[in-house]
Amino acid sequence: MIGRIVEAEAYGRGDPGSHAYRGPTPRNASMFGPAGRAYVYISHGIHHCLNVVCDAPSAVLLRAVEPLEGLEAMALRRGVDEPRLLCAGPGRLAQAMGITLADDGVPIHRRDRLWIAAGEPVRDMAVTLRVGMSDAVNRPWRFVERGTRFASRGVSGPRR
DNA sequence: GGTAAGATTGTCT
DNA sequence: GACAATCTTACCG
Repeated sequence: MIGRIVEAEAYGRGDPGSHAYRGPTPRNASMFGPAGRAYVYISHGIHHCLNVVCDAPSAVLLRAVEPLEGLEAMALRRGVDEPRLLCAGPGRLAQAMGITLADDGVPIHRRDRLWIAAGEPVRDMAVTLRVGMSDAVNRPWRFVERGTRFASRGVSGPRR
């Protein structure tokens, strides 16, 4: 399964919105590990979310991907046909790609499991407020490719 | 030891 | 637009 990242969100050090804000726990341990690894957590006990660990303790949440290859496998896991709905959102993305807690802490350069590579730079990026948290901690750290049809709609839709 | 809230999604109104 | 599903962590007693 291959996809192009079209939406991401940043969580930094001293960030009240970050899971790492209140210190290490068994669940967020990966965020305090070496950079370039995956941090996978379960949201609301149902959905998996995939992050890439940067300079600890910080990470980037992958919110949406434009599916390129393996559409059938994704549709099978998701139980949805609409290509647009396959990876448009953190939980959806993880489900489509088959990401589980087993992938927590896995380096993102392992082509046999997780592989995130630099591709063509996305020139037209929109920067917006983050999604899914109280307004008090919102920061303009969400990045969406302008014009993509594959981003999550967010709370009030991506800005232009 | 008990309760409230959360980096979400799908379904119903 | 509102709410349930479901489980882990945070916080209070």
